[in-house]
Amino acid sequence: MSGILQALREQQHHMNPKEQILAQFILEHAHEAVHLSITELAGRSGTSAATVSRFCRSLLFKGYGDFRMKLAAELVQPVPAKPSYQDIVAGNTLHSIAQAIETNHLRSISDTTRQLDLTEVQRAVDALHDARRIDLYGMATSGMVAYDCQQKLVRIGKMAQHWADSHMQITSATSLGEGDVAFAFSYSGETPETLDALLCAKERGATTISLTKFGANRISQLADIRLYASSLEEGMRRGDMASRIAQLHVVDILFTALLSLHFDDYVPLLEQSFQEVKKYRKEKGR
Amino acid sequence: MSGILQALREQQHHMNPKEQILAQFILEHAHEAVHLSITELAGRSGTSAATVSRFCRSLLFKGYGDFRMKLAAELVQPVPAKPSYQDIVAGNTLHSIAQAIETNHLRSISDTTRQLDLTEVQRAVDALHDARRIDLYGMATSGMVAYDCQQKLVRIGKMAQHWADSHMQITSATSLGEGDVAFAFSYSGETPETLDALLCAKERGATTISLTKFGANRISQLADIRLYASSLEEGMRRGDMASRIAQLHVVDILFTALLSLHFDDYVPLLEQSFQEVKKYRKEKGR
DNA sequence: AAAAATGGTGAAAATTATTTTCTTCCTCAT
DNA sequence: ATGAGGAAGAAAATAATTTTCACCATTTTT
Repeated sequence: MSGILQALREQQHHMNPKEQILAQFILEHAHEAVHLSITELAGRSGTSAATVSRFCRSLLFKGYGDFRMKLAAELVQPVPAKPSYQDIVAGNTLHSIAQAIETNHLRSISDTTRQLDLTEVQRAVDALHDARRIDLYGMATSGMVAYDCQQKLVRIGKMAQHWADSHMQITSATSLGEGDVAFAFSYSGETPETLDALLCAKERGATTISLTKFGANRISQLADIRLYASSLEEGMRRGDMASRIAQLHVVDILFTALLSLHFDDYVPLLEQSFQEVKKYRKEKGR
Repeated sequence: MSGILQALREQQHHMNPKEQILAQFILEHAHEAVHLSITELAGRSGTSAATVSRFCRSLLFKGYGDFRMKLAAELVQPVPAKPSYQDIVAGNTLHSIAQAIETNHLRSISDTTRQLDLTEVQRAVDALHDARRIDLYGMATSGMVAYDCQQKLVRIGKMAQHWADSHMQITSATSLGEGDVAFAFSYSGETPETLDALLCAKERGATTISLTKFGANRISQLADIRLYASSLEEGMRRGDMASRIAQLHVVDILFTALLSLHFDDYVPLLEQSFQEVKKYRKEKGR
């Protein structure tokens, strides 16, 4: 708790009645208050503009404008020590929600990077580079990650396919073979549809890669190359938000590593696909 | 270099003469500028108050007050301790790649949270809550974000649709009307397909929301409610990796806010959809 | 080359925000 | 009871901001 708010809290009880109300309102709605004009603030807090103005001056600010500016400056101060994962419940303020989600995401990314096994990353990169064909499996949220990965791979000329449909996943896995790669995305590591497809691919001789939460799970057990996205506190209700960010983070690292290690093979292709999209749009007359 | 100043620097050369002078002055005297009234700033920079006001609005701030506040908030944050965005080139070690990507992602999330306008978030949440039907537009990487958002909305019983196909986007937009919401995702803010769809939706009377990079761009100009994901250094080749994370971050905040503010409406639905998927799998004998 | 349209600009008007003054009302001590 | 003192809002005064409008310069059209 920093300067101004702290001061308000301490001095609150030595203030005039209306000023106490005002102080209370500001303490409870600080982030909202800085966006309000003096008249609006007066209205919202049940006081008058004159009172607010006096209030600010009695706190030795130059006026309402000065007060608001200083308060705003104080409120952007970053959270000091990064707290751990936070759950989200009813009735939180927007600010605390934004803060909590930020914390979760930052933590997810840090944790994921920290526990990433670069040897496994290297093996995954090699497998992807050498792959004839790449199949990507994932359902729901993890399906999105798989799709993201597919987009990236296609842009550098890889034969990569993602099937959102679980039947198609299996169908496609059936036609894999030696020299192909099957990449399974599943945060829980237990998603049956994904597991089935991966199993099928493995039986056909494809190299299997998994990206799951950290810890033992059936999908990573099955995989030749195992990547992990940081695991969240249990009990997190909407854990899939942070896990998705963490998974994408791993995909980004994988893809960037692939690019960097085989720069001359891929970057021209990437550049080219970018230019072609631009050209195509021009031709359509935009 | 963070949001506003960065945007000023990038856009400076596409501005009117007087605005360039003004931008230059602000870039050189940022810390002084936030303490000046609009008239003082106009005097010091050799322009007029009217020009300053227009300048702020053309940058899509709500006015000079809004601009000053946001700028002040930004300046409080000193030079970040964390290293700034990093580009990725050939021949890096895996470790430095992982490190660089982590840095980029962490920065993106922090910056995005910091510059989020919670009033706009609130408005977006209200619009989504009240919406009869929600259309989500986005191409390529931003299409993924749109899809992610759709998944979330559908899980809480909203009629939400995302079209990856640009023709379908327009077709769908045509049938929107009063009380519906159109939500456009585009990092550049200039994607023609997305712009067209949003324009069409707006003409039909739908409420429009945009999620773009920070700074003036055609899509956010068109939108009733404007959300921004932090803007990266220019020249970042694979900037869309970090931007995608930042956009998802905003989607998470939006969605969580929606849940938290209407807890009783939505959480049972969410819980239910989760249970149903589980049950469905059991029935299939897993 | 002239005319018309467009766009940038500042002066002034209109609007809005903030501060000060003035008045009322309340409390408390005499 | 009464008046001193102070709290608080109404209204007035001041200041700041935004919008309108007229002007000029530039570009485009005829």
